[in-house]
Amino acid sequence: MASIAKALNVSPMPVREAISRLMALGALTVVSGRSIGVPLLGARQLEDLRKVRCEVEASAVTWAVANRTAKFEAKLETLLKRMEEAESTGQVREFIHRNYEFHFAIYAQAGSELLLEIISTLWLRINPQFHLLQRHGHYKASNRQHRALYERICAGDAEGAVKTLREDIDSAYEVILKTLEERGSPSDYMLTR
Amino acid sequence: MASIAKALNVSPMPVREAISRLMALGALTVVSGRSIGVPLLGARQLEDLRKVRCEVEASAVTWAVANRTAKFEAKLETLLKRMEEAESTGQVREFIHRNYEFHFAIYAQAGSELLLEIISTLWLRINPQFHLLQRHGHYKASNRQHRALYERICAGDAEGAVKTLREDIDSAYEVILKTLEERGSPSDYMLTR
DNA sequence: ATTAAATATCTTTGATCAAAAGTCAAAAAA
DNA sequence: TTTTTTGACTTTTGATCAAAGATATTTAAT
Repeated sequence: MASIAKALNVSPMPVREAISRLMALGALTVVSGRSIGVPLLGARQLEDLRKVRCEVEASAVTWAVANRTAKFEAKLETLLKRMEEAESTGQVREFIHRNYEFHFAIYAQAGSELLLEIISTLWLRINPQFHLLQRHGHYKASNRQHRALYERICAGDAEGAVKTLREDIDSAYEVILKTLEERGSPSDYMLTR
Repeated sequence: MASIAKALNVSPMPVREAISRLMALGALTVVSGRSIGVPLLGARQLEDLRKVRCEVEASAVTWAVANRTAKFEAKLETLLKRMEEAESTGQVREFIHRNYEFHFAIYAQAGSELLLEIISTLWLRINPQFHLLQRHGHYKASNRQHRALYERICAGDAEGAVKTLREDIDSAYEVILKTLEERGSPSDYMLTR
């Protein structure tokens, strides 16, 4: 904590409060009273996360389809193109950011502050897992699903959009689960870095 | 904050952290940098809460129906009877507690740690609104809906159970919204007590 | 009499400090 | 060689303090 405070040129106190907030959100955990880290999720917890994400984000997509506008669809298309470009040029970080923006553009269009908050918290927990297990290898499939999702949304086909979204979520989890069982079950917590 | 610390016989520091965690969960808010209070929700935010609760708790009920056991159903029936008794004898506090247990017995049966957490956070935000607007007057209707919900669950009728749950949630919000418009739009935040 | 400004008091927020809890390593014993 | 115990060091957690921000009250002026 002292090192974080020094790195950010602030006193340890704001760092403490920030960390306590992140712990309340489930993004950080105390590792045996000595240090702080990202909670490493087991297969069961990842499966739980997958199921809940499917339900919650399905609701968001359904509402977004109902609220769709021309400007909204244009934004999605822009992001989609940038993702496809990032894939072809192999820009991992760019792809990840646009993927985030694409999904949250949809969830924001649902028009529910609360639902957006819930989904943000879910992503806050799942994102580090992707980064720590570093397996970003399925962009082509991902982009195919994103385009299909975009088309279902523009067609006003909420049911089809939900189905496509579920496939997108599921395929990401297949990658994670495969990596997890390759590496075996690690310790309860994974430290930062 | 000092008063809370004194009342609990602890130093102000643990109180600070507890409050910061509750703020992260949206259960408390800073009122103009001077004091802390329960966020008072407007009609739009209450409506948002209602819609999101319907979606999320519907998922939980659906999963609970799939996971139902004899012991689970027995527990629901016990709680149901205690709620009906509390209604007939006018024990408000008792009814509120059993209502909480009844709902969360169902949500726990869904078997999802995450979903339970999400619903808990939603209830953490909505419960103070009920208490502050104090209108606990619709127990008879509520108990009718609870018994219907119980029967749909035991019958394995997930769709019917979801429909009943939605009615239960909706009728609670009708009471709140009616009270809110009677009182007019109050200040942004309502202090504790 | 009412309104505006200034001052005083109250309360959070940031900082420094002390103490307690825990882990890692080293040394000794089996 | 391995295991256990002890000691030292690191790091959180609780406490006290100072400062900054905000509100309420009082006073003065219009």
